[in-house]
Amino acid sequence: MANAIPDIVISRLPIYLQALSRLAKQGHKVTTSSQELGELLGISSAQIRKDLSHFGEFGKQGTGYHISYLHEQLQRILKLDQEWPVALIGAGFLGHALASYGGFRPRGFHVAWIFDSDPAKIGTEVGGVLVQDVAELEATIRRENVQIAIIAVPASAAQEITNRLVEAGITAILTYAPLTLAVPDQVHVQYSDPVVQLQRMTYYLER
Amino acid sequence: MANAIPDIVISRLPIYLQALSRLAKQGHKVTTSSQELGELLGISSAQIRKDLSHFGEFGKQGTGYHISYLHEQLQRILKLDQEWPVALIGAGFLGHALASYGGFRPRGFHVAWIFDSDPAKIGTEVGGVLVQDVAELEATIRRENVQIAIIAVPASAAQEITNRLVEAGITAILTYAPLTLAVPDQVHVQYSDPVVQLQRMTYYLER
DNA sequence: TTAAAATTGTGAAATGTTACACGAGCTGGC
DNA sequence: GCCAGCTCGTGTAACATTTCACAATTTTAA
Repeated sequence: MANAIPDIVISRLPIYLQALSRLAKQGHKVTTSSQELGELLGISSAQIRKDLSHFGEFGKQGTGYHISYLHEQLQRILKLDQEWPVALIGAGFLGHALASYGGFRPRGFHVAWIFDSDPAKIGTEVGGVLVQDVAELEATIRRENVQIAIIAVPASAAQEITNRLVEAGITAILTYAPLTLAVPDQVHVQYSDPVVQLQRMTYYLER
Repeated sequence: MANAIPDIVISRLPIYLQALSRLAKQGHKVTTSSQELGELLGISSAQIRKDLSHFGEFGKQGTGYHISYLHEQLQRILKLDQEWPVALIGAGFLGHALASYGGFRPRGFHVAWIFDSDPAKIGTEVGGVLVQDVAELEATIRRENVQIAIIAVPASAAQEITNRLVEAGITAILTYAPLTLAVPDQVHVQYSDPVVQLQRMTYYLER
């Protein structure tokens, strides 16, 4: 209990949440087991039990886990029992797709601000949100105390935008740009370059 | 030399490729070092050397690595010395963003086919590629011997599409749908659910 | 009421990954 | 030609993660 919880454990909790939502939506059952969750996710039951044990005892021997209770607890642990507003930088095709995505709100997030540098886009609405001039980036982030940003700008602009975001107080970044961002230690970054993801699989393919 | 190379090593090679491309584009220098690459990527130099040593000896003591040579070698190892055609399923906002993304071709991929089930979309062009009826999915994949697919359909359709893709011979899948896909062992899957990625960071934030 | 089956939480063992540290080779300056 | 400074590749140690396996508890069924 004393030690910090491994990052790799934290990174699996959202997946558990996903499986629990799915079971809850099906509505067949009230409880599930580490075994069933494991089969759904392709993870061993022991790993699921061990991961959860970092945070408390959520299950009952002989019965398993109460689906909605465990779901609530994981939401609480991940601080998803609130809705996080997200700043989106870039209103191109990808920014459009993200702004219009209906999957954020039911799972704890919503795109609250969109920024772009293109005068043709500034002032338009994308996914119901007004596109602002990127010049207002810092002022807005500071005023609204924004913590999370999504970067959907070209590679050439990504590091400069990152610097400005960090300087203004952002501490969590999801980036689609194809490069490694230089950030201070306290800033968390998740990378989502589709090409890198494809390149991680070709090694295993037959030509 | 006898053992299989760890997946985690393979998963880092695309990142090395990214850094090498960046150095090549800058054009200042002909060689780099594990130290420099590490600083660029936030990885220790020892790890980079050890990773590369799984595949051969690419460096020279005192000098480091020849940038373009190492780039070529990594491309060869990852089978990126050819261009892989990719099938994209789903022509919504996300499919549109992916089909229009210019970053695939220079890094070894291109979207060669797009499928959707919406009659209003079938027959239109997206990113220069004709949208086909998803009914033709299996026939096209078999005929063209497609190995890689990107899933950009709603969660509710993703598993069924996956089953059809796998049945038709796809062995690598990049999916944006928010669920874990059930696939046979020999099929590789990369997950890219933006919500999961955001949820992996909120644990560390202050409310 | 009792026995069998299910399932958790967890120490300990096994396995996997990263970091250290150093011999050896290459380069550049004098 | 020689030496100081770099830098690689790698064996080993340290650290991290996963798996095993079992006592304890609960449920189910007879």
